[in-house]
Amino acid sequence: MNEFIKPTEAELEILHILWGNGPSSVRFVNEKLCENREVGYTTSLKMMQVMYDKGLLSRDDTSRSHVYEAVYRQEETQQKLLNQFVNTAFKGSAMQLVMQALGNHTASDDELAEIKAMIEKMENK
Amino acid sequence: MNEFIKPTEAELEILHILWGNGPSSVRFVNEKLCENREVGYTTSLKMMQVMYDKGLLSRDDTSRSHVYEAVYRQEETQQKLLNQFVNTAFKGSAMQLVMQALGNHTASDDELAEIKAMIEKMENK
DNA sequence: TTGGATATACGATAGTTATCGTACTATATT
DNA sequence: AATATAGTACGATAACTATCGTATATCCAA
Repeated sequence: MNEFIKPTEAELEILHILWGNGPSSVRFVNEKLCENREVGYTTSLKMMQVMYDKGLLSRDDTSRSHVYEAVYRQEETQQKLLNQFVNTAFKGSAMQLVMQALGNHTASDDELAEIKAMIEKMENK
Repeated sequence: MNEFIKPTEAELEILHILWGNGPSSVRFVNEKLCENREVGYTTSLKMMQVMYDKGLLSRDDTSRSHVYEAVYRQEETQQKLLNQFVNTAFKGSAMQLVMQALGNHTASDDELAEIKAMIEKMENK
């Protein structure tokens, strides 16, 4: 198991942008970030450089404007974050988390059906 | 909505001890913490004092050994943490989180039944 | 070919967390 | 009363995060 470097909240924001849009320049990421809150260009740059140093991002620096990309897939990262969150906030009880999440968030019929199907598949095992 | 002060991971460990055991002295909490990893007494003390300052803990200081207690209930705190986690790690998609949690953690038959019942109740609304 | 726009590099900083050492204080025992 | 014991208070620190200013490099257009 290779060392999992937990991205900070601000880093996750950047990861989501890269997962959703594919490899991107700092300028692009910064503009996306600014849709929510004001972020200086060099702040975004520095953060992405730090993420690069941490191994969270890779980059193509052949052209003047470097193009960054997430190293780890979204599902993989979320899975690791989820495991850690379950352990710290819910003391390892994933099902307790599931129930709280179900109870306090709305779900579409499609989503409910999907979850139901998943449970039935689990019951047969 | 009153300001939610997010406990750090180490603070959550202390909260779990207090939730599980009721109001406790620093000495007791420190011993519980030490079951997992080595923690200096003054480290535990300082952390609990900081948590007191943040409003996460209350305390009874009538006797020499102060007795600390969690201010917010476990479910309440977990709910807020979950909301924040869903927003940052899963971009607000609670159901995506539910499915990942279901898919990657084991569940007992009882738990599955409970979740199923919950879903059916949601379908009827 | 020179200036302006735009890019990266990097140092500095303020805030936060986890940790500990040391000082101080209250109780209990002799 | 004197002293050992066990507690709290608090300052200092190292690591890390988010942020920005400034220096420097590169491209392009007039």
